[in-house]
Amino acid sequence: MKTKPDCKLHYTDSIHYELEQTSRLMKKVTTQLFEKLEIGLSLDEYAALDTVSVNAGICQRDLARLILKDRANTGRILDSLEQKGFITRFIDTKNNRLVKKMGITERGLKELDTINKKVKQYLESVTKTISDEDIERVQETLKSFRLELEKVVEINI
Amino acid sequence: MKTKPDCKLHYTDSIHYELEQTSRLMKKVTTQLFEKLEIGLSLDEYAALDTVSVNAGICQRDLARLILKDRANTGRILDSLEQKGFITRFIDTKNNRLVKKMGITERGLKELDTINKKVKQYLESVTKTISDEDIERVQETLKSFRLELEKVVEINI
DNA sequence: ATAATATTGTTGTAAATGCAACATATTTTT
DNA sequence: AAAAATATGTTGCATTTACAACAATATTAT
Repeated sequence: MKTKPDCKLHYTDSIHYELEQTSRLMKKVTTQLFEKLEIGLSLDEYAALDTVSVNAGICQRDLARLILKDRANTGRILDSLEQKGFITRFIDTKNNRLVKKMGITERGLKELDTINKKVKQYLESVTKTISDEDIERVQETLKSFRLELEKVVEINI
Repeated sequence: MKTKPDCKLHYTDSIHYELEQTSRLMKKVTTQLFEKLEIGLSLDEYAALDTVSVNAGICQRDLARLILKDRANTGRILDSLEQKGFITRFIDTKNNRLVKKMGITERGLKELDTINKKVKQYLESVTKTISDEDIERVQETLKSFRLELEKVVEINI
């Protein structure tokens, strides 16, 4: 019977910490890129806008669940996007309840497209040394990882 | 000549966003675990303590570079760890300059060991459905990903 | 029917975070 | 030798963030 060598005694050697560090670094890089390219959105606003664009008519709380922010901050991000004219919000009902739904505007779609074009090439250059297969595999593993996390996390959104 | 199908038009489909989301969720899970187990350290303090334990005699700025926090917050985290008696700080020189170096105390080592034992099993249960090979592969890919990021990021620590 | 609970969004607040400015000391440049 | 630049740590502040409390409405329980 083989016993696994228990060499990863340190938290800093765990996949949890590796993920944390990589993500932190990546956020830094992307934020710096946004400033360099003079993109008038924060990274979070961009992610929210992109999420709205593929989830037309979503309500705020559901969006909050998707972008993993609480309702308060989701509302604030949407305030900013609305004020910039990239989304429209309208009152509607969901399960007989009044909710604030939203959609992306023409201008928002155009802006999203512009940012995508600006950013995409740059971000891909970061992963150029990594094979498509590896990228694919990491994304798949992360997805199943995320599913496991969702099972144990308490979400109070 | 094959042309790649360009189907990943959305940022939210990119590995960058997937990483961000997984990391955010994981942080939530770990923080909740720390509270449930009544661990008297924040996640950041834990990571810092672990880093100090394997880098005896490191100075503050070098530690900041390792944990990817700025000098200000690194100092604050260390204040807390010192106040709790888990590290000791002492003035020394590095390249002829006065620096604050640090080391983990007996008590800190004991605490770290306790937390490691408490946390390890729980965190591993999250990845139990993922094969060791996949975990290994993800960690390797993330590492090369991180190297690429380090090439392009501007670090002003 | 009335009370208790649940859903959705907003406001307030305390903590975390990053950045710039500062103090101090050393090295490099002129 | 004087001035400029660099390295290290701390302090202050403005932004971000999460969490709790609230308001309004609808559903469920008693």
